[in-house]
Amino acid sequence: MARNKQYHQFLRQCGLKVTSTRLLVLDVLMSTRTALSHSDILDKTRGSRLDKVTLYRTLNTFITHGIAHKVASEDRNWLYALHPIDRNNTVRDDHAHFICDQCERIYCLPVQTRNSMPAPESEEGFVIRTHEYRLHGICPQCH
Amino acid sequence: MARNKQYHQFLRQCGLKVTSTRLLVLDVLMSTRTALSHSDILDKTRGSRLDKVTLYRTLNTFITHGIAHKVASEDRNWLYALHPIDRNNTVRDDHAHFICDQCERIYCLPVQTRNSMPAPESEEGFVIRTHEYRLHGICPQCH
DNA sequence: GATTTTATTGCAACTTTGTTGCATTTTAGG
DNA sequence: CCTAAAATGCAACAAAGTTGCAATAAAATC
Repeated sequence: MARNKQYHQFLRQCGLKVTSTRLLVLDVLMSTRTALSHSDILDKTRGSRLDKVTLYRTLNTFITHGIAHKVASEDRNWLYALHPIDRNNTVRDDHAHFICDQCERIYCLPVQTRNSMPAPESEEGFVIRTHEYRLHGICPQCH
Repeated sequence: MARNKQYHQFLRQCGLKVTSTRLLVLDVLMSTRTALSHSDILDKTRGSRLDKVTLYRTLNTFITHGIAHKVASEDRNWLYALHPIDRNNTVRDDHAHFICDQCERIYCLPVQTRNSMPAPESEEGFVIRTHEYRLHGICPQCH
């Protein structure tokens, strides 16, 4: 199936209208392994005259509809990425983030959903529901 | 030893000059279990006419000197906390963050430094050095 | 205690990131 | 094709954080 038709289907499946902005942003986010900032995305779509407000709204719509997430960068901004999607077009949100200490790019990496979650030391009263991992090191690009 | 003298010694030990701003900020951060935003700290030190730029600089100085760290909140700001310090006045930076999904406060919790780190699934080329955990759930205050 | 050097501070002004309001345009259902 | 609702684009705004520079404070030395 052509990529565009796939995106159309995916958006409808998520309860979202198909618009050219959304197709564009999906394409950009799909095209890279790293999380991107708002200005990264604007740069990559320069020719399309994408409005910055529309981009913020689109990203926030993807987040509230559970198809994307945002990670804080070391700077004053957020980085955005789509949730990984498995073969059945099912969105998976159980993954880790890898921050390269050299180039500062952030990757989404699948993580074994084993019972490997650390437990807080003798900390009463905290009810843990979910957990996130952030890994630091050197990425393949900088290795 | 009086708390103030302890803070003096601690700052000198970290290679920092003792100033009233630093003593004040240390005291505020020491006095709570949760990470605080810049404006939280300004609120708590209202009587002391602490300048906002000075506060930003002090927090950043603590971070670069390895005695504090910042965590992104869900809002557009950073939350700041001192690194936990053990009995020997040694700074420990291996801890988890617990985000309460109800009140949105962020706690620093000690975490067992076991070999519980998840490994990325078949992801070649990533050199992992450190890891961070963020736990989500309900804190004792909201339980 | 005085002097000197360097770091810190306080203020105004600025920059960057993200949001709001509203009129216009687009999407999708009928 | 029509209509309703959502999405968009623009100007204006808000909030968080930074920069530049003169004044002040800390600490070392004498």
